[in-house]
Amino acid sequence: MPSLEFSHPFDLAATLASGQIFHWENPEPGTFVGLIGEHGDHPAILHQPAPDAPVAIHHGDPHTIAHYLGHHHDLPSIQATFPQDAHIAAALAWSPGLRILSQPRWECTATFITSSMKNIPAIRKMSIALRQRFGKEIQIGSHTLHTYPTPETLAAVGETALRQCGLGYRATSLASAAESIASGQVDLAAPAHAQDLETARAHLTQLRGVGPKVADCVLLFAYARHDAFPIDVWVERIILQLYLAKKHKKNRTPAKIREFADTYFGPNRGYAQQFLFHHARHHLTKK
DNA sequence: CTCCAGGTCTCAT
DNA sequence: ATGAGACATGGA
Repeated sequence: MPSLEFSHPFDLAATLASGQIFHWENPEPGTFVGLIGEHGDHPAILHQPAPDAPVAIHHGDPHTIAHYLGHHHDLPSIQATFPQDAHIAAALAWSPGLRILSQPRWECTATFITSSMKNIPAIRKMSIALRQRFGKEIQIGSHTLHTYPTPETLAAVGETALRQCGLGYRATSLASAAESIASGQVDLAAPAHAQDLETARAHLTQLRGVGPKVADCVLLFAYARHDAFPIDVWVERIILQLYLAKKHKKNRTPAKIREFADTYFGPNRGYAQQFLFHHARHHLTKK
């Protein structure tokens, strides 16, 4: 059976549970079943008995899997660009092998459009419902998987059908975004060609339901833009409680938080953000 | 039952 | 530029 050796820390379970991806199944300890590849239609069954152990490939193409898992990321070099402070140190110690995935563009865009004002279990539930109702069924061993529905499919089924998957007001946004992609009005290849982050963001925020936060998530998780720094309620808490705690009110505004994030955390700040986010969700109090 | 969730959009200063 | 409300649904 083929396996993937990582020369730097890698923790499959932590990576898949860190709020960047929502569809993977975990039928037994250490085993994960999901769909990957450019269009999210390539099944993979992976087994990692413990963090940093080799990843056994029970099913799937090793090259596609390696790319998806960020196998080529030089984690020590990436982490060396982070600021050295106690909060970063704690986050790195909590899950040293956390990696940023390379997700399918549309799947990532769509799931984060549905993510607003929902907790992670709810995002997963909506995502699974959409897949089961409108995705293509894929049988792999004893597992039945469903691809994330294409823009064409979601545009065709319409908003009402999407509401029945529990999307609420997000159905309007998802239906509109799907239509924009399906019609060719917005091209998800464009952000990949953009030089600067601002241009890449501008391509994505043309879509309904994609604001600055979702755009940064998509750039980070689907376009390997590790300089994109999503600021959600958790990251805002982290920065306000841990970094700007003593600052005057005037320096704790959204604009100041953004400015701090973009200058303090370095060129791989998106990566740093994911370590902080994952750690905070398990340790930080809501204040 | 109440509170809140990996926000965005609109419309008001 | 900055701030207040509305928005639908379900998990905790």
